[in-house]
Amino acid sequence: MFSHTVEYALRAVAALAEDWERPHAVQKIAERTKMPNDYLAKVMQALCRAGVVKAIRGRHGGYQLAQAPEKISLLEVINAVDPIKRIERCPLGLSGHGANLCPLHRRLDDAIRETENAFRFTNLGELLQSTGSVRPLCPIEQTGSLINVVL
Amino acid sequence: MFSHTVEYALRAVAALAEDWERPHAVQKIAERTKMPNDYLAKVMQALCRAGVVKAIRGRHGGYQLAQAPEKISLLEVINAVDPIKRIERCPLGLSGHGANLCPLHRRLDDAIRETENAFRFTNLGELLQSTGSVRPLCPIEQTGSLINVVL
DNA sequence: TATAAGCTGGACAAAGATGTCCGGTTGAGG
DNA sequence: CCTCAACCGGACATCTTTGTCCAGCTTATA
Repeated sequence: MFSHTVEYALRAVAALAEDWERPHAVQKIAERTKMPNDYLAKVMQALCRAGVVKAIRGRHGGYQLAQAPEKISLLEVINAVDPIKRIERCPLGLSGHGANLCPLHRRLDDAIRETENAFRFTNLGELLQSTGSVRPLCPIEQTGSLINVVL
Repeated sequence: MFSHTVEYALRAVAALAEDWERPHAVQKIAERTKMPNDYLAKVMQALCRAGVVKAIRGRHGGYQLAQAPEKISLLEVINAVDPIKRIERCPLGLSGHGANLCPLHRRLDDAIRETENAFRFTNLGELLQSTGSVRPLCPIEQTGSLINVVL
């Protein structure tokens, strides 16, 4: 239901959220989130243009959240890379009945609105707090012990 | 958020629902729903294979709903052409924590589940009843008078 | 039995999403 | 001032989705 790009963007900001006051290189984020390095670079550029993250260029640079995790909603992240489009008017190109959608599209738009709200009212901070010890990200087993990996 | 194909499938079955006890030719459906004829043909084949509609071949043939509109949920239609996929396990390929999604994917899956339910509990019959005189479909102005067009 | 209406399904074209490559620019640190 | 790490962004390859075309099969009807 969500594009691959959205998934990537959310994983990336979740990774940044854990330690958001300093920049993280694309390559590091890509390793931790297991996604293609060069594609992530494009996604990060989109997030940057949208103001969700900021880029620090030059040596020791990278990307970092533009604001505290609590101030960034999942919807902002999603809309930065692949905007959720509400159904504003009849897709059949009918003029005349502006906000008056037919029953079918009324229901489709209701579903979209609910999804929008689910993400509008969830921020990155909440992902971090959830379940305390489990962390915002998936625990992954490695060399015998559990470490945190964005997921 | 939904693919074009899903839109088409829903428009088509909405059109069929209005007069569901006889077959309608693909060309007629395409005209009423304003979508590409040949692409609709593929979509109808998918709906047919999934058992949502049945095909009547030969002259005066066409497609017709396999059951009464009240017995067909929007979710069945959607899943016939472009299945909604829940997030069953960690997309990072981690073994170990089966149903235990990380906070991020937990929320994504929650949203998907809610969308699924919204469509699981809406059937084609409800589209027909809605608002009585407005009809299940969009009214469209044509040659001065209002006629019904699927939408 | 001939014809026309209509579904079937394969092949293919066009467009968009995803993924890769690489030379250029920026800025920290020696 | 030089070098290196890291972002920038264009070009391009690949895959999926969407859309088009067409020859063949099925059936009602004359």
